[in-house]
Amino acid sequence: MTMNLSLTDIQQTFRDCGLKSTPQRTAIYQALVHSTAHPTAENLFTQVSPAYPMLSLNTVYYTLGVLRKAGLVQEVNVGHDRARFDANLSPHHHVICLGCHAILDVMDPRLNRLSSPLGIPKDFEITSHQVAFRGYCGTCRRSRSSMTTSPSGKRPAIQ
Amino acid sequence: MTMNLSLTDIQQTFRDCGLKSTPQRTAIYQALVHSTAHPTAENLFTQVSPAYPMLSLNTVYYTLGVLRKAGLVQEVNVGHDRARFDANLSPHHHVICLGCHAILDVMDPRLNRLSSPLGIPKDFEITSHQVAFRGYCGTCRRSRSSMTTSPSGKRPAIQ
DNA sequence: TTGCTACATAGGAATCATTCCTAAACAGGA
DNA sequence: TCCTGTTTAGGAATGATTCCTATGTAGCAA
Ligand SMILES: [Mn+2]
Ligand SMILES: [Mn+2]
Ligand SMILES: [Zn+2]
Ligand SMILES: [Zn+2]
Repeated sequence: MTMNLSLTDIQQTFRDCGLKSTPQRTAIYQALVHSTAHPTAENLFTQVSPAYPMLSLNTVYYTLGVLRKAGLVQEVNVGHDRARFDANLSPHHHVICLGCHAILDVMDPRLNRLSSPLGIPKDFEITSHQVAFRGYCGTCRRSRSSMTTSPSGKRPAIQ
Repeated sequence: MTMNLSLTDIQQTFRDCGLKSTPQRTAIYQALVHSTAHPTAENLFTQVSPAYPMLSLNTVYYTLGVLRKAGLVQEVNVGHDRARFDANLSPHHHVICLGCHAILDVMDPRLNRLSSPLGIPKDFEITSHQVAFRGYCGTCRRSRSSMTTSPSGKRPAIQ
């Protein structure tokens, strides 16, 4: 989330990347830029839909693909379930709640400079790294401590 | 991969965990223990099938679920595509090839003691962390450097 | 050793996120 | 304004994983 990015800023960004500026694309990217929740495609669809009732989930996927190829969006590779998206491009890390699958940003510059890993093949070229901290958020921690015989765990909504 | 674990060792492990010891379960776990490739369910199915022609992929999934609940196996949460499994329970990290999706272990103890992250809610309880290094393995690096107009990228097989 | 029972297996169907396909709409440049 | 390649919407297809269920069997107790 690069602070409040106005509609015209976004359109300029698209122009800079050689991307056509359509209302749907703009709305989807704007929703993502203004979120820190690392929403899923469907989250974005749900959020943008009211303003564009004809919007297709398909378009959300297509748009995210385009934005990813343009380098404006990254997939947060955490869990193998549904994809989570992030418009925060600065190098950063994540804390993941094992209960509700919330993902929080960790902007800790100390983590950006880890020693390169020992014991991997010499010809392996590392281009980036990311630290994933896992645990339980306050909400999930409280629900677990009560019901010891947890039915299946509460899930505070994403986004 | 905890060094060569014999069949009887595995059966003992199952007994210790209160798990029934069936031929399929034993074969699946043994295949996983002896692999460092972080195979998928289907990889394990393919590997174990010849010895158990009646084996169902379903059973592989069920078995991995049981082993996971017993704490004998972890899912390597890297990418949101298909699940990768790991019987290496000691704290360690991974290098992931963006070309062929190979996953290598990084047993670097320096990475096991990272400073706890700044700027997250006080009531968030971190239970573990893992570093994911990304890049390109030698094979993939060579294939990319040649075909600049890469058709879609070669994929050296997993496992 | 035998029988019981809860757990395991196999196979098929169901689910669900994501991708593919295609016709119609449209942004942006000529 | 017109053209063309991109984008969109909707529907179908894909593919990993889960669900359902009948049958099989490991482990325990008699
Ligand atoms: Mn982030
Ligand atoms: Mn590993
Ligand atoms: Zn939580
Ligand atoms: Zn590779």
